[in-house]
Amino acid sequence: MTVRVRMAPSPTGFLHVGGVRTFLFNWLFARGRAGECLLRIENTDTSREVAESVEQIERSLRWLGIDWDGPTRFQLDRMERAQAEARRLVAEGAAYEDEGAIRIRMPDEGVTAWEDAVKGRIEFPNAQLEDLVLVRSDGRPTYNFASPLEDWLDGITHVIRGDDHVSNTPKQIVVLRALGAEPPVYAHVPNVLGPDGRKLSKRHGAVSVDEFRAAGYLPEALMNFLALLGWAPDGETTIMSRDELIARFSLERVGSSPATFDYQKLDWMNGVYLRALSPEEYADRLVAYLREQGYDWPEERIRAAAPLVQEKIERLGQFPGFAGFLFHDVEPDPALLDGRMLVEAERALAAVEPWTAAAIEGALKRLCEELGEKPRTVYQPIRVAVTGSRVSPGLYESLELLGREESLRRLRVARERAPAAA
RNA sequence: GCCCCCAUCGACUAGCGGUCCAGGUCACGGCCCUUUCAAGGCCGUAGCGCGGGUUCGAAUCCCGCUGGGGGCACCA
Repeated sequence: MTVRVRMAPSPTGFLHVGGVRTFLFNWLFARGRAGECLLRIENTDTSREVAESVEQIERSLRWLGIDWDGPTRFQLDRMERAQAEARRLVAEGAAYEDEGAIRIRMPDEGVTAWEDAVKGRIEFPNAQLEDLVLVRSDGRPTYNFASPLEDWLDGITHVIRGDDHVSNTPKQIVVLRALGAEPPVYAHVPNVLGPDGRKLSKRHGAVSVDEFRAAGYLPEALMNFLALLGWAPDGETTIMSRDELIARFSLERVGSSPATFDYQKLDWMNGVYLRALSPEEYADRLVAYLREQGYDWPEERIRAAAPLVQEKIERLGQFPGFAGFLFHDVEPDPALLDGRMLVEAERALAAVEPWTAAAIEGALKRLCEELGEKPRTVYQPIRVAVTGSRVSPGLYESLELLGREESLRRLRVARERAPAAA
C-alpha cells in the first residue's frame, strides 16, 4: 500500500514552527517511502484573511523546501459530501438529529483503542465519549467529522499530527467505523515547548517561519534543527542534509516526550551551515537576503565583504550590524579612541603601497615594533575609528575594502574627536 | 473534577536487563591559537524525579507517588 499523508494547517495567521515540525515529519515520512504528501487547509470559512493566510503558508513551506503533491485542498470543499454522509448515518441509525444538528451515537461501554505509531497502544474508555456533533445546525460539518472524513476520502494511510489530538482520536475512529472506513495509522508527535516549558509562543522569540527567514536563518539549517526536535537517528549524528533526513527518518524513532525549542542551538547550527557554503554560494545568499530585507547596498561590495564575515556571523541578519561600516559612515565612541595611535596609524597607512591587506598588515606590524606596543593596543583605536566598533571583521581586509582614501579620512575624523592627544 | 499522554546532564537526545561508576551535540567553565569577534583544537562541570517491587543483575520491566503537558465545544 502506498503511503499517503497530509499536512493540515489551519489558516489562522502565520505558519508556526511547532506546526512545521509536525509537517516536516509527515513530509520526511512520505518522501522516504515513495509516498504522497498532501496539503489540506482545515478551514471553516472562506474569508480573504484565509486566502492570504494560505498563500503565506504555502510560501513558507516552499521556502523551507517542503513540497506537496497535487493542488492544495480545502476542507470546506467537501461540505456537501459531509452533509450527505451525515444524513446517511442518520438513515442507518448511527446518528440522529438534535435541535437541527446531527450527532453521532458514541458507544457507552468498553474502550476505543489504537496502536499509535509513536506512543504505542492507547485506550480510551468509551464512557468518556459524548455524542459528537457531526454537522452543525447551520449545515457546516465540525472538525472532528470533516477531518476523518477527508482522510478517508483522500486515502490517507498515516495521520501524523500533534499530541494535542490524542483525545480527538477515539472520536474520529468511531466516526470512521460508522462511515464504514478503516482508520488510518495514527502517529501522535509531542509538542514543541518554549524555554520556559510552556507552549512555544511569540513571547519566546521568533515562532513563525517568516520570522526565521527574516532573521537570516538558512532553510536547510532550520529544517535540520526542526527534524531533531523529538527525533534522532542515533545518538551521534546532528548535521544532516535534506536527503539524509529523508533516508533516515522513521516514526519508530520519534520520541514521546515534548521537546524544548533551543534558540542557541539553532544559531549554532545555522552557523555551521553558513560556514559550510562555498564562498560563491555564500555571497549569493547574502546578496539575496539583503535585497529581500530592503537594503540597497551595492552588490559588488556585498560580495567583496562576504568572505570577511562568513566565519564570523551565524545569522545573515547580523551582517548589517557587523559589516555595515563598509556601506555607511560610522560614529566611533571617543572614549575608545587614542589620539596618538591614530596619528601614527594615519602616517603609517598613508605610505602603504599597494593598498592590499598584505601590505597593510606589514605596515601595521612594523608600526607596532616601532612603537614597542602590542598589536591589540595599536589596533583597537584604529578598528574603532574605522569600523565604529571594537568588534569587526579582520582589520587588514576591512581597511583594504574600505579603500585608502576613506580609511584615512575616518582616521582623521576620529583623531579630531579623540580626547586631547598627548 | 474526569480522561489521556509524558518523565536520562540547563537544552536536544543515545540507551530498548548485564558491554553504562550512562555516550554525543548545544550551552556553560578553563587552556591553546589569536589584531577584536568568531571559527578551530584540547580539557572539564553537569543527568537516570521519588518510593516500592520483579531479577543473580534495572536508566532500561511492573506498581504507586510526585511533577509536567494535553483534552473534556454546534473551535480547529
